[in-house]
Amino acid sequence: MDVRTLCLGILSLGDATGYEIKKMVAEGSFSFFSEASYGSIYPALTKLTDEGLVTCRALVQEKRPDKKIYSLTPAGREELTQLLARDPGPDRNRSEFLAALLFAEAVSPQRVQELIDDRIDQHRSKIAALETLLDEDMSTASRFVVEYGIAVQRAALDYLSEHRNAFGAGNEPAKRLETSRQAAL
Amino acid sequence: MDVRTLCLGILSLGDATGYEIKKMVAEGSFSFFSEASYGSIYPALTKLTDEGLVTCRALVQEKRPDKKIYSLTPAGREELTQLLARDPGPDRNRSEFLAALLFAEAVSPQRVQELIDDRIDQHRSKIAALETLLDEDMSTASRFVVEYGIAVQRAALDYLSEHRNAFGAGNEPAKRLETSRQAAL
DNA sequence: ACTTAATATATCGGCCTGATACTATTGGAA
DNA sequence: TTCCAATAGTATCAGGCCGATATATTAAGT
Repeated sequence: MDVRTLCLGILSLGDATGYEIKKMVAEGSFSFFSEASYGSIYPALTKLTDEGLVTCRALVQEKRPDKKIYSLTPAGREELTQLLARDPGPDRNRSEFLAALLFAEAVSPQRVQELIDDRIDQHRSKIAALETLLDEDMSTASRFVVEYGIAVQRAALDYLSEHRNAFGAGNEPAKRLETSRQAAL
Repeated sequence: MDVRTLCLGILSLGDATGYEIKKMVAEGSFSFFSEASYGSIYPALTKLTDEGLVTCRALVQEKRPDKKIYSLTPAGREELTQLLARDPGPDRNRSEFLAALLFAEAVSPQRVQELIDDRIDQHRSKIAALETLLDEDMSTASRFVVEYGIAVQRAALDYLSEHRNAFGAGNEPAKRLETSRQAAL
Protein backbone atom coordinates (compact mmCIF):
# COMPACT_ATOMS: atom_id res chain seq x y z
CA MET A 1 0.00 0.00 0.00
CA ASP A 2 1.47 3.28 -1.06
CA VAL A 3 1.60 6.31 1.20
CA ARG A 4 -1.04 8.07 -0.84
CA THR A 5 -3.61 5.36 -0.06
CA LEU A 6 -2.46 5.18 3.54
CA CYS A 7 -3.06 8.93 4.02
CA LEU A 8 -6.47 8.65 2.40
CA GLY A 9 -7.37 5.78 4.73
CA ILE A 10 -6.19 7.51 7.89
CA LEU A 11 -8.03 10.70 6.95
CA SER A 12 -11.17 8.59 6.42
CA LEU A 13 -11.06 7.96 10.18
CA GLY A 14 -10.84 11.67 10.97
CA ASP A 15 -8.98 14.88 10.17
CA ALA A 16 -5.26 14.96 10.90
CA THR A 17 -1.99 16.76 10.19
CA GLY A 18 1.05 15.23 8.52
CA TYR A 19 2.79 15.08 11.86
CA GLU A 20 -0.15 13.22 13.42
CA ILE A 21 -0.26 10.74 10.53
CA LYS A 22 3.41 10.01 11.09
CA LYS A 23 2.78 9.42 14.80
CA MET A 24 -0.08 7.06 14.06
CA VAL A 25 1.96 4.85 11.75
CA ALA A 26 4.95 4.96 14.12
CA GLU A 27 3.21 4.36 17.46
CA GLY A 28 -0.52 3.69 17.00
CA SER A 29 -2.49 0.68 15.79
CA PHE A 30 -0.87 1.14 12.41
CA SER A 31 2.60 0.62 13.80
CA PHE A 32 2.40 -3.16 13.55
CA PHE A 33 1.84 -3.34 9.82
CA SER A 34 2.72 -0.02 8.24
CA GLU A 35 5.37 2.63 7.97
CA ALA A 36 5.83 5.97 6.26
CA SER A 37 8.36 8.74 6.51
CA TYR A 38 7.89 12.51 6.41
CA GLY A 39 9.64 12.40 3.09
CA SER A 40 6.65 10.55 1.64
CA ILE A 41 3.77 11.82 3.79
CA TYR A 42 4.15 15.55 3.15
CA PRO A 43 4.49 15.29 -0.63
CA ALA A 44 1.54 12.85 -0.68
CA LEU A 45 -0.70 15.30 1.20
CA THR A 46 0.30 18.13 -1.11
CA LYS A 47 -0.49 16.05 -4.16
CA LEU A 48 -3.80 14.83 -2.74
CA THR A 49 -4.76 18.46 -2.11
CA ASP A 50 -3.92 19.39 -5.70
CA GLU A 51 -6.10 16.51 -6.88
CA GLY A 52 -9.03 17.67 -4.77
CA LEU A 53 -9.14 14.46 -2.72
CA VAL A 54 -8.36 16.25 0.54
CA THR A 55 -8.69 19.84 1.74
CA CYS A 56 -6.23 21.71 3.91
CA ARG A 57 -6.87 24.43 6.50
CA ALA A 58 -4.06 26.19 8.32
CA LEU A 59 -4.24 26.50 12.10
CA VAL A 60 -2.07 29.20 13.61
CA GLN A 61 -0.79 28.28 17.06
CA GLU A 62 1.03 30.58 19.48
CA LYS A 63 3.14 28.20 21.50
CA ARG A 64 3.56 25.56 18.80
CA PRO A 65 4.43 25.62 15.10
CA ASP A 66 1.45 26.21 12.83
CA LYS A 67 -0.53 23.17 11.75
CA LYS A 68 -2.06 22.16 8.45
CA ILE A 69 -5.13 20.09 9.16
CA TYR A 70 -6.19 17.85 6.29
CA SER A 71 -9.73 16.55 5.67
CA LEU A 72 -11.02 13.95 3.23
CA THR A 73 -13.38 15.25 0.54
CA PRO A 74 -16.27 13.19 -0.92
CA ALA A 75 -14.09 12.64 -3.99
CA GLY A 76 -11.31 11.39 -1.72
CA ARG A 77 -13.65 8.97 0.01
CA GLU A 78 -14.78 7.68 -3.36
CA GLU A 79 -11.17 7.24 -4.47
CA LEU A 80 -10.39 5.32 -1.27
CA THR A 81 -13.33 3.00 -1.89
CA GLN A 82 -12.00 2.30 -5.37
CA LEU A 83 -8.51 1.61 -4.07
CA LEU A 84 -9.75 -0.74 -1.33
CA ALA A 85 -11.94 -2.66 -3.77
CA ARG A 86 -8.83 -4.25 -5.23
CA ASP A 87 -7.38 -7.38 -3.66
CA PRO A 88 -4.78 -6.51 -1.05
CA GLY A 89 -1.28 -7.71 -1.88
CA PRO A 90 0.47 -10.34 0.25
CA ASP A 91 1.89 -9.44 3.64
CA ARG A 92 5.58 -8.61 3.60
CA ASN A 93 7.82 -9.47 6.52
CA ARG A 94 11.32 -8.13 6.55
CA SER A 95 13.78 -9.13 9.22
CA GLU A 96 17.44 -8.26 9.42
CA PHE A 97 17.53 -10.44 12.51
CA LEU A 98 16.53 -13.63 10.69
CA ALA A 99 18.87 -12.78 7.83
CA ALA A 100 21.73 -12.38 10.29
CA LEU A 101 20.93 -15.82 11.73
CA LEU A 102 20.98 -17.40 8.29
CA PHE A 103 24.40 -15.91 7.64
CA ALA A 104 25.50 -16.91 11.12
CA GLU A 105 28.43 -18.92 9.81
CA ALA A 106 30.26 -15.63 9.83
CA VAL A 107 29.10 -14.82 13.36
CA SER A 108 30.19 -16.26 16.70
CA PRO A 109 27.78 -18.44 18.72
CA GLN A 110 27.98 -15.93 21.57
CA ARG A 111 26.87 -13.18 19.26
CA VAL A 112 23.98 -15.31 18.00
CA GLN A 113 22.82 -15.97 21.55
CA GLU A 114 22.99 -12.25 22.31
CA LEU A 115 21.01 -11.43 19.17
CA ILE A 116 18.22 -13.85 20.10
CA ASP A 117 17.95 -12.64 23.68
CA ASP A 118 17.85 -9.02 22.55
CA ARG A 119 15.08 -9.90 20.14
CA ILE A 120 13.12 -11.61 22.93
CA ASP A 121 13.28 -8.37 24.91
CA GLN A 122 12.12 -6.37 21.93
CA HIS A 123 9.13 -8.63 21.37
CA ARG A 124 8.15 -8.29 25.03
CA SER A 125 8.30 -4.51 24.74
CA LYS A 126 6.27 -4.50 21.56
CA ILE A 127 3.61 -6.74 23.07
CA ALA A 128 3.41 -4.51 26.14
CA ALA A 129 2.98 -1.44 23.91
CA LEU A 130 0.23 -3.10 21.89
CA GLU A 131 -1.56 -4.25 25.06
CA THR A 132 -1.51 -0.67 26.35
CA LEU A 133 -3.35 0.39 23.21
CA LEU A 134 -6.02 -2.22 23.97
CA ASP A 135 -6.91 -0.63 27.28
CA GLU A 136 -8.53 2.29 25.53
CA ASP A 137 -11.89 2.43 23.91
CA MET A 138 -11.39 1.52 20.27
CA SER A 139 -13.27 0.44 17.17
CA THR A 140 -13.90 -3.17 16.23
CA ALA A 141 -11.37 -2.93 13.40
CA SER A 142 -8.64 -1.38 15.55
CA ARG A 143 -9.10 -4.00 18.24
CA PHE A 144 -8.97 -6.76 15.64
CA VAL A 145 -5.74 -5.44 14.16
CA VAL A 146 -4.02 -4.87 17.50
CA GLU A 147 -5.00 -8.29 18.82
CA TYR A 148 -3.75 -9.81 15.57
CA GLY A 149 -0.43 -8.03 16.12
CA ILE A 150 -0.19 -9.30 19.69
CA ALA A 151 -0.92 -12.87 18.60
CA VAL A 152 1.81 -12.78 15.96
CA GLN A 153 4.37 -11.11 18.22
CA ARG A 154 3.67 -13.63 20.94
CA ALA A 155 4.17 -16.53 18.54
CA ALA A 156 7.57 -15.11 17.58
CA LEU A 157 8.46 -14.56 21.22
CA ASP A 158 7.46 -18.09 22.19
CA TYR A 159 9.42 -19.62 19.34
CA LEU A 160 12.55 -17.68 20.25
CA SER A 161 12.19 -18.51 23.95
CA GLU A 162 11.84 -22.21 23.26
CA HIS A 163 14.68 -22.38 20.74
CA ARG A 164 17.18 -19.91 22.10
CA ASN A 165 19.73 -22.69 22.52
CA ALA A 166 19.31 -24.10 19.03
CA PHE A 167 22.65 -22.76 17.88
CA GLY A 168 24.63 -24.72 20.44
CA ALA A 169 26.06 -21.66 22.14
CA GLY A 170 27.48 -21.85 25.62
CA ASN A 171 25.06 -20.89 28.37
CA GLU A 172 25.84 -17.66 30.15
CA PRO A 173 22.27 -16.47 30.48
CA ALA A 174 22.44 -14.74 33.88
CA LYS A 175 22.83 -11.13 32.80
CA ARG A 176 20.69 -11.24 29.70
CA LEU A 177 17.89 -13.11 31.40
CA GLU A 178 17.62 -10.43 34.02
CA THR A 179 17.23 -7.86 31.31
CA SER A 180 14.52 -9.97 29.76
CA ARG A 181 12.61 -10.32 32.97
CA GLN A 182 12.74 -6.60 33.56
CA ALA A 183 11.16 -5.86 30.22
CA ALA A 184 8.36 -8.28 31.03
CA LEU A 185 7.26 -6.20 34.01
CA MET B 1 19.01 -4.90 5.24
CA ASP B 2 19.95 -3.54 1.86
CA VAL B 3 20.26 -5.73 -1.22
CA ARG B 4 24.02 -5.36 -1.22
CA THR B 5 24.31 -7.05 2.19
CA LEU B 6 21.70 -9.62 1.22
CA CYS B 7 23.72 -10.64 -1.85
CA LEU B 8 26.90 -10.85 0.20
CA GLY B 9 25.14 -13.08 2.72
CA ILE B 10 23.64 -15.41 0.14
CA LEU B 11 26.95 -15.72 -1.66
CA SER B 12 28.56 -16.60 1.69
CA LEU B 13 26.45 -19.79 1.55
CA GLY B 14 27.66 -20.65 -1.94
CA ASP B 15 28.18 -19.33 -5.46
CA ALA B 16 25.09 -18.15 -7.30
CA THR B 17 23.80 -16.17 -10.26
CA GLY B 18 21.55 -13.12 -10.02
CA TYR B 19 18.67 -15.23 -11.20
CA GLU B 20 19.30 -17.81 -8.48
CA ILE B 21 19.51 -15.14 -5.79
CA LYS B 22 16.15 -13.82 -6.90
CA LYS B 23 14.66 -17.32 -6.70
CA MET B 24 16.03 -17.83 -3.20
CA VAL B 25 14.48 -14.67 -1.81
CA ALA B 26 11.22 -15.35 -3.65
CA GLU B 27 10.76 -19.04 -2.89
CA GLY B 28 13.47 -20.40 -0.61
CA SER B 29 14.15 -20.09 3.12
CA PHE B 30 14.58 -16.38 2.57
CA SER B 31 11.09 -15.90 1.25
CA PHE B 32 9.55 -15.42 4.68
CA PHE B 33 11.56 -12.38 5.70
CA SER B 34 13.21 -10.87 2.66
CA GLU B 35 12.60 -9.57 -0.81
CA ALA B 36 14.61 -8.12 -3.66
CA SER B 37 13.90 -7.38 -7.30
CA TYR B 38 16.11 -7.82 -10.35
CA GLY B 39 16.28 -4.07 -10.50
CA SER B 40 18.28 -4.05 -7.29
CA ILE B 41 20.07 -7.42 -7.44
CA TYR B 42 21.86 -6.98 -10.79
CA PRO B 43 23.20 -3.48 -10.08
CA ALA B 44 24.28 -4.65 -6.60
CA LEU B 45 26.26 -7.56 -8.05
CA THR B 46 27.91 -5.29 -10.59
CA LYS B 47 28.91 -2.84 -7.90
CA LEU B 48 30.17 -5.57 -5.56
CA THR B 49 32.32 -6.87 -8.42
CA ASP B 50 33.77 -3.40 -9.00
CA GLU B 51 34.58 -3.19 -5.29
CA GLY B 52 36.39 -6.54 -5.34
CA LEU B 53 34.00 -8.11 -2.82
CA VAL B 54 32.79 -10.72 -5.30
CA THR B 55 34.17 -12.20 -8.49
CA CYS B 56 32.24 -13.05 -11.61
CA ARG B 57 32.83 -15.82 -14.13
CA ALA B 58 30.73 -16.16 -17.25
CA LEU B 59 29.33 -19.58 -18.11
CA VAL B 60 28.32 -20.05 -21.72
CA GLN B 61 25.41 -22.45 -22.13
CA GLU B 62 24.06 -23.87 -25.34
CA LYS B 63 20.42 -24.52 -24.56
CA ARG B 64 20.03 -21.78 -21.96
CA PRO B 65 21.03 -18.14 -21.77
CA ASP B 66 24.56 -17.55 -20.55
CA LYS B 67 25.08 -17.31 -16.80
CA LYS B 68 27.22 -15.06 -14.66
CA ILE B 69 28.23 -16.99 -11.57
CA TYR B 70 29.29 -14.83 -8.63
CA SER B 71 31.61 -15.89 -5.80
CA LEU B 72 32.45 -14.17 -2.54
CA THR B 73 36.08 -13.06 -2.15
CA PRO B 74 37.92 -13.02 1.20
CA ALA B 75 37.45 -9.25 1.22
CA GLY B 76 33.74 -9.78 0.67
CA ARG B 77 33.55 -12.22 3.56
CA GLU B 78 35.31 -9.73 5.77
CA GLU B 79 32.91 -6.99 4.70
CA LEU B 80 29.94 -9.24 5.51
CA THR B 81 31.31 -9.94 8.98
CA GLN B 82 31.59 -6.20 9.57
CA LEU B 83 28.05 -5.59 8.37
CA LEU B 84 26.59 -8.38 10.52
CA ALA B 85 28.42 -7.13 13.61
CA ARG B 86 26.01 -4.22 13.82
CA ASP B 87 22.70 -4.63 15.63
CA PRO B 88 19.98 -5.73 13.25
CA GLY B 89 17.17 -3.24 12.83
CA PRO B 90 13.64 -4.05 14.00
CA ASP B 91 11.45 -6.41 12.00
CA ARG B 92 9.09 -4.69 9.60
CA ASN B 93 5.66 -6.12 8.86
CA ARG B 94 3.65 -4.60 6.06
CA SER B 95 0.10 -5.66 5.40
CA GLU B 96 -2.32 -4.16 2.94
CA PHE B 97 -4.82 -6.64 4.30
CA LEU B 98 -4.78 -5.24 7.84
CA ALA B 99 -4.84 -1.69 6.50
CA ALA B 100 -7.92 -2.52 4.43
CA LEU B 101 -9.61 -3.88 7.57
CA LEU B 102 -8.84 -0.70 9.48
CA PHE B 103 -10.38 1.38 6.71
CA ALA B 104 -13.27 -1.06 6.47
CA GLU B 105 -15.85 1.68 7.02
CA ALA B 106 -15.69 2.15 3.29
CA VAL B 107 -16.01 -1.60 2.64
CA SER B 108 -19.05 -3.86 2.89
CA PRO B 109 -19.17 -6.54 5.63
CA GLN B 110 -19.46 -9.19 2.91
CA ARG B 111 -16.26 -7.96 1.35
CA VAL B 112 -14.51 -8.01 4.73
CA GLN B 113 -15.57 -11.59 5.28
CA GLU B 114 -14.30 -12.50 1.84
CA LEU B 115 -10.98 -10.76 2.50
CA ILE B 116 -10.46 -12.66 5.75
CA ASP B 117 -11.31 -16.03 4.24
CA ASP B 118 -8.98 -15.42 1.31
CA ARG B 119 -6.22 -14.55 3.71
CA ILE B 120 -6.82 -17.75 5.69
CA ASP B 121 -6.29 -19.72 2.49
CA GLN B 122 -3.12 -17.81 1.70
CA HIS B 123 -1.68 -18.53 5.13
CA ARG B 124 -2.45 -22.24 4.70
CA SER B 125 -0.61 -22.22 1.35
CA LYS B 126 2.35 -20.38 2.80
CA ILE B 127 2.61 -22.78 5.73
CA ALA B 128 2.45 -25.75 3.36
CA ALA B 129 5.22 -24.24 1.23
CA LEU B 130 7.43 -23.65 4.28
CA GLU B 131 6.80 -27.19 5.54
CA THR B 132 7.90 -28.54 2.18
CA LEU B 133 11.20 -26.73 2.60
CA LEU B 134 11.63 -28.48 5.94
CA ASP B 135 11.66 -31.88 4.30
CA GLU B 136 15.00 -31.16 2.77
CA ASP B 137 18.32 -31.53 4.46
CA MET B 138 19.11 -28.10 5.79
CA SER B 139 21.41 -26.25 8.16
CA THR B 140 20.54 -25.44 11.76
CA ALA B 141 20.08 -21.80 10.84
CA SER B 142 17.81 -22.51 7.89
CA ARG B 143 15.67 -24.86 9.94
CA PHE B 144 15.42 -22.28 12.72
CA VAL B 145 14.31 -19.57 10.32
CA VAL B 146 11.78 -21.71 8.47
CA GLU B 147 10.26 -23.05 11.70
CA TYR B 148 10.07 -19.49 12.98
CA GLY B 149 8.18 -18.53 9.85
CA ILE B 150 5.78 -21.43 10.24
CA ALA B 151 5.11 -20.53 13.88
CA VAL B 152 4.31 -16.93 12.99
CA GLN B 153 2.16 -17.83 9.98
CA ARG B 154 0.24 -20.32 12.06
CA ALA B 155 -0.44 -17.73 14.76
CA ALA B 156 -1.88 -15.39 12.13
CA LEU B 157 -3.95 -18.21 10.65
CA ASP B 158 -5.32 -19.22 14.05
CA TYR B 159 -6.23 -15.66 14.95
CA LEU B 160 -8.07 -15.13 11.68
CA SER B 161 -9.89 -18.47 11.98
CA GLU B 162 -11.07 -17.68 15.49
CA HIS B 163 -12.13 -14.11 14.75
CA ARG B 164 -13.46 -14.30 11.23
CA ASN B 165 -16.90 -13.19 12.44
CA ALA B 166 -15.65 -10.17 14.38
CA PHE B 167 -16.96 -7.70 11.80
CA GLY B 168 -20.69 -8.29 12.24
CA ALA B 169 -22.13 -4.89 13.16
CA GLY B 170 -21.77 -1.51 11.45
CA ASN B 171 -19.14 1.05 12.35
CA GLU B 172 -19.20 4.47 13.93
CA PRO B 173 -19.09 7.66 11.81
CA ALA B 174 -15.82 9.57 11.54
CA LYS B 175 -15.13 12.84 13.30
CA ARG B 176 -12.17 15.05 14.05
CA LEU B 177 -9.79 12.87 16.03
CA GLU B 178 -9.13 13.89 19.61
CA THR B 179 -5.40 14.40 20.06
CA SER B 180 -5.36 12.25 23.19
CA ARG B 181 -7.01 9.44 21.30
CA GLN B 182 -4.86 9.26 18.22
CA ALA B 183 -2.29 6.88 19.61
CA ALA B 184 -5.04 4.33 20.05
CA LEU B 185 -6.08 4.34 16.45
C1' DA C 1 22.37 25.69 33.27
C1' DC C 2 22.25 22.27 29.92
C1' DT C 3 20.53 19.00 27.08
C1' DT C 4 17.17 16.02 25.39
C1' DA C 5 12.39 15.25 23.81
C1' DA C 6 8.34 16.96 21.61
C1' DT C 7 5.81 19.88 18.20
C1' DA C 8 5.61 20.88 13.23
C1' DT C 9 6.74 21.40 8.16
C1' DA C 10 9.74 20.54 4.41
C1' DT C 11 13.54 18.95 1.02
C1' DC C 12 16.87 15.77 -1.16
C1' DG C 13 20.20 11.97 -2.46
C1' DG C 14 20.02 7.55 -3.26
C1' DC C 15 18.06 2.88 -2.74
C1' DC C 16 14.43 -0.11 -4.27
C1' DT C 17 10.15 -1.93 -6.65
C1' DG C 18 7.43 -3.15 -10.51
C1' DA C 19 7.15 -3.03 -15.22
C1' DT C 20 9.16 -3.87 -19.28
C1' DA C 21 12.41 -5.68 -22.95
C1' DC C 22 14.80 -9.42 -25.20
C1' DT C 23 15.79 -14.43 -26.38
C1' DA C 24 15.35 -19.43 -26.26
C1' DT C 25 13.75 -24.06 -24.41
C1' DT C 26 10.71 -27.38 -22.05
C1' DG C 27 6.40 -29.40 -20.63
C1' DG C 28 1.68 -29.81 -20.69
C1' DA C 29 -2.92 -28.94 -22.52
C1' DA C 30 -6.15 -28.77 -26.55
C1' DT D 1 0.59 -31.90 -33.19
C1' DT D 2 0.35 -27.39 -32.26
C1' DC D 3 0.33 -23.81 -29.16
C1' DC D 4 0.80 -21.56 -24.87
C1' DA D 5 2.62 -21.01 -20.38
C1' DA D 6 6.27 -21.55 -17.58
C1' DT D 7 11.25 -21.62 -16.95
C1' DA D 8 15.84 -19.83 -17.55
C1' DG D 9 18.66 -15.67 -17.95
C1' DT D 10 20.39 -10.67 -17.93
C1' DA D 11 19.28 -5.93 -17.93
C1' DT D 12 17.23 -1.01 -17.63
C1' DC D 13 14.21 2.80 -16.05
C1' DA D 14 10.49 5.82 -14.07
C1' DG D 15 8.79 6.66 -10.14
C1' DG D 16 8.08 5.70 -5.05
C1' DC D 17 9.99 5.78 -0.63
C1' DC D 18 13.43 6.06 3.36
C1' DG D 19 16.74 8.31 6.24
C1' DA D 20 19.07 12.23 7.07
C1' DT D 21 18.93 16.85 7.52
C1' DA D 22 17.32 21.88 8.16
C1' DT D 23 14.66 25.14 10.97
C1' DA D 24 12.53 27.00 15.12
C1' DT D 25 10.16 27.11 19.60
C1' DT D 26 8.80 25.03 24.14
C1' DA D 27 8.62 21.66 27.82
C1' DA D 28 10.90 18.69 30.75
C1' DG D 29 14.43 16.27 32.84
C1' DT D 30 19.45 16.21 35.12
